[in-house]
Amino acid sequence: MSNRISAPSAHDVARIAGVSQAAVSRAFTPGASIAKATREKVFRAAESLGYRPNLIARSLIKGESGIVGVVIGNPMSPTSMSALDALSALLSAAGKHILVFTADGSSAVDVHVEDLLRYRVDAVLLLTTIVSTTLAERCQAEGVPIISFNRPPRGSKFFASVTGDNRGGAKCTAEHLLQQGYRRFGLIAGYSESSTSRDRESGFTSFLVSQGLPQPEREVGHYKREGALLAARKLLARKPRPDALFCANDHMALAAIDVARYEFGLEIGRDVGIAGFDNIDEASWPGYELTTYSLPVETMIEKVVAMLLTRTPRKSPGHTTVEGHFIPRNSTRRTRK
Amino acid sequence: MSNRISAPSAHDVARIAGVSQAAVSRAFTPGASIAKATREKVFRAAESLGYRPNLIARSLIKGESGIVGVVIGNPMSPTSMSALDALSALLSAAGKHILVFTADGSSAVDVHVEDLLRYRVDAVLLLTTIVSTTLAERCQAEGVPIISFNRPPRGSKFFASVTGDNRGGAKCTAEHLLQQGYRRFGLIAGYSESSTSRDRESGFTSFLVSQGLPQPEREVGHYKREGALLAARKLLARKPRPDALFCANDHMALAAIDVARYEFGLEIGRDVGIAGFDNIDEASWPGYELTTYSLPVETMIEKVVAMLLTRTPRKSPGHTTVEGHFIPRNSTRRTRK
DNA sequence: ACCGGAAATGCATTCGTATACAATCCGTTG
DNA sequence: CAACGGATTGTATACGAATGCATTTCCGGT
Repeated sequence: MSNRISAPSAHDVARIAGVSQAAVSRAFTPGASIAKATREKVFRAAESLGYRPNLIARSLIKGESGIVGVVIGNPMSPTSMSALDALSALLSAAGKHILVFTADGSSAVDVHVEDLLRYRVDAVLLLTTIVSTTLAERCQAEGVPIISFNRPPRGSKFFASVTGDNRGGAKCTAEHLLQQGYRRFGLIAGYSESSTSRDRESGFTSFLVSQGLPQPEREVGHYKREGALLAARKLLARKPRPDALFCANDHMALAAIDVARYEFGLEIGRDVGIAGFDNIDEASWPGYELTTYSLPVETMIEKVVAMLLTRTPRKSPGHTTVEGHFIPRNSTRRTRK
Repeated sequence: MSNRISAPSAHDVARIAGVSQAAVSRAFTPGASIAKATREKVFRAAESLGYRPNLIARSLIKGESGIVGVVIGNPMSPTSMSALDALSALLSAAGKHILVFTADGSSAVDVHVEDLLRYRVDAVLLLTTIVSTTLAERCQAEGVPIISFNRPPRGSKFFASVTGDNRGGAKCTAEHLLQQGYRRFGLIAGYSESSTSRDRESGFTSFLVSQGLPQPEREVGHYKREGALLAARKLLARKPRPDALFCANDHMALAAIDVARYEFGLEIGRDVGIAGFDNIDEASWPGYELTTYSLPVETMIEKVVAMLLTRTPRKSPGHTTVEGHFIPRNSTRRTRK
């Protein structure tokens, strides 16, 4: 009595159907040279055994796995979530699959990408993380494209990227705040190292400076609620108090609203304008009505997938910037209607 | 000039190192019989070529892929997210990897699981979804364990499961509400088909009934904000108005708070008590202070991983229930301090 | 010097599928 | 009827690493 559990192989099916293993393979290969009658015979036999081609073996032969590796940086943001969601839908429609890693530390990313290469993934997508240049080079050398999502790479040579218009969105926000009559600006940045944060910050700041205003007061919130609570407390305690805060993402903006409202007793909009970035769900809730800038994650992922699927090797990787749209809400409206 | 891009193989390394391919394999296999000097020679050669063992080939031989398939139901909830996060951390520590699918429709789940089987995954984890019994049977037959997270299966024979104590949590909530003096109860369910929702519902309702109270008024919110907004409007418009609402998850509870506060002008806690389930981040925000029940997702995932890693085939799959803890906050406090 | 045995190594085969190539089959046409 | 061409089908091999088995090496013991 064999204890071994194993799925039926093409040979088993071939024996039942009375054909060769090659015929079985062809039956499952669209466009292969095989008679309709034979194909059906094979299908019937396969059905009776519950046979499905082993993708591992197929990958070994074809040299490509049908798997796209995704490395997600911490913290797992809602943006990453919806990106992953959209990606999964589009890729599985194309018959590809997703191998996911979450990166805790920054050094872990490289390790994960190494693992991905060992699976001979067809491409690597970096969500909210970056990877060392040496590793990127190796991917390039092995013909595995790396695409960076919302993180335009410095050494742009080895990456492709799809990025939201962080600078533009931040500039829109600055214009709007200025037009609403706010004058003393505060800024809660994400990480100093994050290019997303830097772009949002510089887009905001440079517009203000170009209008003859001083640099805004600045604190760092690390993209997290806790950090933003601290940052908002510091900024709002300054004299004179800033009358508008721009936060590098919505999560921090919501935290800032809570601090302003519940700790400083300010009325949002009238006493202090607060704007965020990303347009997460909570931004539209009646308790917040947060002014923000929406990046079209779905569109961006569509571009990513297009890049992944058109395997045009040897072309220098492209960089795409996608525009979003500005969404003014009551959190930056000076006078309530 | 070859245009072919391909990673170096064990043969290449063997040639450089002046050993056989088998030796290369052994060098990378912990505990294999190989001299230290040889191993180092191999490592040096591998290093110089950038060689890494091809996991696809390894999987083919060993009959196991080191991949765990995860199917995530829509909508991608924060709970799924943190579960995925924890899972990724634990599994990659164990050298396993995660192939992710998101299931749009309910029928899609089966298709995804079929795909997973074709990759010869070592196990399948269902997050927030269920799969047909026939497919479950097939997985069982092929020796691929299926574990269901937070969805105890009806036909428990083919699944293992790790579930939060939904009934118990709901009962705690009912006790608390009663003790706070609420008497006219409303309930916003998730899906009628979802066992999680049914457990939370029945835990709540049956306790009330056991205390001689009538069945609560009931609406279905489909676990989504939009649905919950509608449900809350209907419930709060009834005469007499319920003085407490229990919602099958926090998202819906937050929606209910918004409706009660901004549309009905009620003071949360005093006029109407509102409780949720899951303890998502927003529940603790000062604008909500939502009473809820927290399930220890990390602990649950640890159990899942333990199940996945101890390949004890042929044992009837086990079902585990994990307790969480009740978190009373101001949203169900009749008298503010 | 010799032998025994453990350790190290190489050889050949295996996993399951795809595919180049050779061998058929079939219907058509001259 | 024979030759021909296209469509099918089978045979054999390859993909890259792991492993059973046979062989060699090495070391200590006598």
